[in-house]
Amino acid sequence: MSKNISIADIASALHLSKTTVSFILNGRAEEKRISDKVVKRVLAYVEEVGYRPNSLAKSLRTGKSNTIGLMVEDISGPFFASIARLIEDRAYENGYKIIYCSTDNNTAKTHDLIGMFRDRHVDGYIIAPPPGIENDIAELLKNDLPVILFDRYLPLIDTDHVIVDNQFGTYNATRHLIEQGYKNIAYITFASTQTQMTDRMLGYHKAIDEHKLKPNVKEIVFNRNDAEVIEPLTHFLQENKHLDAVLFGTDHIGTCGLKVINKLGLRVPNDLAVASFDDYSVFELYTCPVTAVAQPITAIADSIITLLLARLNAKTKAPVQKITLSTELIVRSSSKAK
Amino acid sequence: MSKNISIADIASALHLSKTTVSFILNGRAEEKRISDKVVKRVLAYVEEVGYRPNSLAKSLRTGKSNTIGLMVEDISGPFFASIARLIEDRAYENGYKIIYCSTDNNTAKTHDLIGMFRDRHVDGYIIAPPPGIENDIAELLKNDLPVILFDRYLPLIDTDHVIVDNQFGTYNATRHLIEQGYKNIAYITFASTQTQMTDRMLGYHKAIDEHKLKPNVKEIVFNRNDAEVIEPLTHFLQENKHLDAVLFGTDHIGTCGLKVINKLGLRVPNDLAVASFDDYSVFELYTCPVTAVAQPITAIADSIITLLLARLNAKTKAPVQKITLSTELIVRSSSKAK
DNA sequence: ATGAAAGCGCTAACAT
DNA sequence: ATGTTAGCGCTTTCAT
Repeated sequence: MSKNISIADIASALHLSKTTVSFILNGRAEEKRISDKVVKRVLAYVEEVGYRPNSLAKSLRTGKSNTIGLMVEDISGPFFASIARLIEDRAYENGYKIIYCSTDNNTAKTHDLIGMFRDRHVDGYIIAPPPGIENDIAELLKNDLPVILFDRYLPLIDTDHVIVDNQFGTYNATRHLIEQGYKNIAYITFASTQTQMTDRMLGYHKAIDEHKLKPNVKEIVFNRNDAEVIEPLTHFLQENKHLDAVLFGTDHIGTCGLKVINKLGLRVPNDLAVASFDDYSVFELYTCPVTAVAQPITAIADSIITLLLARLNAKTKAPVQKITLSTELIVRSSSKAK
Repeated sequence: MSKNISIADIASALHLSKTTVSFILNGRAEEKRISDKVVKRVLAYVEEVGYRPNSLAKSLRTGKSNTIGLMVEDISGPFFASIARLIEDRAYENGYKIIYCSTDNNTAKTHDLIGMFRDRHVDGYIIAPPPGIENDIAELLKNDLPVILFDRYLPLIDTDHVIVDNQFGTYNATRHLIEQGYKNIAYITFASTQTQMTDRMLGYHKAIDEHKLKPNVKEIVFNRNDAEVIEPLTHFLQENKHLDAVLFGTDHIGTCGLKVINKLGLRVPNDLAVASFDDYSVFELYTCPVTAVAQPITAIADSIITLLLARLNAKTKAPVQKITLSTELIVRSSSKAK
């Protein structure tokens, strides 16, 4: 009963050839003009013995694994976890499974991971690329493997990507703070040369410059560990008492920032107005609900998977698609007019 | 260059047989007394041409896929996302990849998913099982496939699992609320017959009974969609003004509960004290930081993967292991003494 | 110390 | 309308 039954077993049990069974199982009975009687017999038998095709063998033969490789920065973060969930749903609907990994934005690790995915003959790649991974991506593309980048892109690589308008996001948030009467607005972010972060930086500066204010940027070395973020942040806020507002560059930094604000006993927005890129429950439920630049998570995931499925099903090469989605500024009381 | 190179290519290029190459690549050169010279030549050539073994072929042949199937309720929730991340790290360290899926606690969906994982010849299963999935799990076990259940277990199935002491968790939290002077304590949870939820319910009742208080339980139909949770919750709180405290059964319900509390303008803890099972940033950063029953996420993930790896490496069958870890009550001001 | 060859389960080109 | 067979890339038994 438990011994795995193969197509050959079915064929011999039914006195047919593997070919016939294979065609029937792959829904090509009609096309191959296999008699209804035989089809019924095969299907009935398959049902009876609970035959399950070995997808490894199938993949080896066809070169298709029906697997999508998903590489995010950290699956445990709210943004990437939500994207992963939405992508998973759409992928499974279309017969694809997801194998995922967290890159930690580490180039060497990602390089290895891409190698593993290739060994597995993953059909398509969805990647939030770390810096310096250009060659690996180029190599995939050279081999005609579909790659969709998201969250950030690689300016030197001409491939599909789905991003949001990061620059406008921070520009708009900063301008909002200014309009609310704040003048000493700091931008606190992770030190990064990646597009999503440099664009956010640009947006901040643009708004600040337009209003002839003085920029104040604090860049923190990236660290998954909250404590390593909280410490420099604490110093920064202690040493910059003249600030009347801060804009955080990511959800992670925003969350840590709120912890620091609590620790220092600052009241929001009276002592310090706050806004952050990204949005999630923490910002909605914080002591003083936090104004946030919300990314359109569903639309992002949708665009990614739609793009990828199109590539996977395409016979011919379609032109590269670069999709930029809008963010939404969700105004809450943390940026109340001064 | 891009054409995939196989072991046969290497063999013929080097005038060796596939066997020799395979032995060397699998580190069995010593054992097979293959000359150092040949080994060096092969390794050098492999390096030079960038040979990558086809793991599909390998898996087909060996029956091992080096893949672990991870089935959680919803990968986008903070608890499961964190677990997934920790498991991923340990799995990759040990040469295993993760293929995941979200079950939505749906039995039929999970049944299909298990089937897919089996077709893929996943080596081991880590599952937060939905109700009614006993037969599928039993079937896996019958075929000697390692299965580790977590978060909840199936009383009728004798297999490894890792859970927390749910009953003591809610008991302790409820008792704490009572000791702080609260008398009308509601327990708000999802309607569920799963062990983790029934145990939590028991813990609440036990503490209430011990103190001869009147229990007040609100069970909500599970729904991923916040709005569907918030609505019944709103009604419940509106209609039970006499309550002076609530205990939420999960992070999700807790988060929704806080939104309702905000919407109704209730002040915590003066109008209503609050505590919740699970812990995450939202509870720490809420207007009034929320007392929480924290699960030991790292220890859970560690136990799961240690257990699974042991099974995967074991030659002989070890006895079933059932691990129960302790929760930690994190007292915050939402349950300040009355 | 190295090689030949079978076979994992499947698909598909090529018969008939 | 159905069968024969080669082969996907790998491991491993058995020979030499």
